[in-house]
Amino acid sequence: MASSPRRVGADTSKTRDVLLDCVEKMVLAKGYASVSYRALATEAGVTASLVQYYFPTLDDIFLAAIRRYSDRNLAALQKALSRRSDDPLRALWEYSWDEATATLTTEFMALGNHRESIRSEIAEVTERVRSLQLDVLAAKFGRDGSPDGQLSIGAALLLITGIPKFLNLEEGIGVTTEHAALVDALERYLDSVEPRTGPAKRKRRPRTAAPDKSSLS
Amino acid sequence: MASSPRRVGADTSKTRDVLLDCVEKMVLAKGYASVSYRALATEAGVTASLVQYYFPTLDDIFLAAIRRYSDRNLAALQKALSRRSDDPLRALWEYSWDEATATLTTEFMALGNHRESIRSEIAEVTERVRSLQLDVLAAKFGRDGSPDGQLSIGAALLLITGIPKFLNLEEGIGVTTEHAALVDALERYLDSVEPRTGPAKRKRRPRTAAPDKSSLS
DNA sequence: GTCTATACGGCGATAGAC
DNA sequence: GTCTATCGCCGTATAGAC
Repeated sequence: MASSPRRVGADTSKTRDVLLDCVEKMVLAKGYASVSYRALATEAGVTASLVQYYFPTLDDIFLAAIRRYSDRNLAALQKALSRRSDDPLRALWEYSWDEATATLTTEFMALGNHRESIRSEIAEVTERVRSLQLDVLAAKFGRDGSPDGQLSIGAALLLITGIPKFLNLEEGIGVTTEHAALVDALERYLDSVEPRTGPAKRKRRPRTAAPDKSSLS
Repeated sequence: MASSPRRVGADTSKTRDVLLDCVEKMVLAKGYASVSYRALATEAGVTASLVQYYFPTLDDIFLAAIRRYSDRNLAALQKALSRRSDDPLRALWEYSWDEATATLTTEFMALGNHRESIRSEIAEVTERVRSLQLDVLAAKFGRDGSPDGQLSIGAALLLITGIPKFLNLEEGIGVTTEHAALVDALERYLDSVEPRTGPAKRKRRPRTAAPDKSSLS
């Protein structure tokens, strides 16, 4: 077919990668709504037109950011899980508390809620991650097994990965009432199904006071 | 003190109330980002300037919508809980699945994540709701009691109200893998701590296929 | 392949006329 | 109480320079 007149920068461009770094930084700091052509250009020290050369629409920016982040993230998850095949539940619990992961995921999820192209991309990587996580749990507990004789591995997986996301969402607006109680309950559950090897001292999760809401620009 | 020059429409205005109805409708249908002065004015059949007369900034629109909705919602929750003081956990579980409640709450939460005035309003009503819910659970199980001898009432509360929100968020983007497993687990938990009075047939929760993503305007 | 200049209409917001 | 005019930022399309 005849080529469309619109030209787009190469995926391999160094500039493009720098722009995506800035996008992640901006989304983490001030949310996806703070990402505009002009703001992103300023952050990266280029012209707004150049940003548009690599990303014809705003959705293209977010789509590229999500894809790049997801690939990196999936690789990290895979590595973490393969390294701890003896305690996958605990590995998933700690992984799910990772601040950047949780914040970016939630932010992109909110963004995708009403934008079809982003919605389907998020859905796809969410399914891919879940499938991988299920496989790992199935390898330890059996496909129809259970860590504790009560919860199926699917239910346990959703609890262990979902609770941190939910609590993170609340903490993002400054609500933490009874959070410690639920975290304790989940950690006691983990202790019972995947006993700790080292001393029983409970490691506080490294939660910063709150996502930065003030100190930028 | 000297009055500020800016004039604002009365809280009791009929027009103002109609506008807030439209805001709720728009947020549910297409998300908070779809609410603009012009779009809202069109929806309500008035001029954009009139909307601005009642709500000087966009945040004022959302703040008013959140406050009106929260009051209504808190009253409904209070009524539901007082009507079912024998099975508060089940009442909270069903309440938390309410589609409009979950969608509006999540939408406003995402909105509040990076907007201070909205963030604090959401935080306040979230705390107020949680406090009410905790009181009701404390009345049945004791302030330091437990429904099952394991989970504290706080942990149980967060599970029962948080899981639906998390699953709803995922369903919003079209992901449902293993959701049924977790729902089953929670319902079995409820059956064990608040036995059903009627027949054991499980009522499907009335979940529509998906939030409307296409059929509007 | 990389980058820029310019233009258009919609947006939130303000000041002020009727 | 209602509405107009205006400002500066936004997404984005296009035309073209190096």
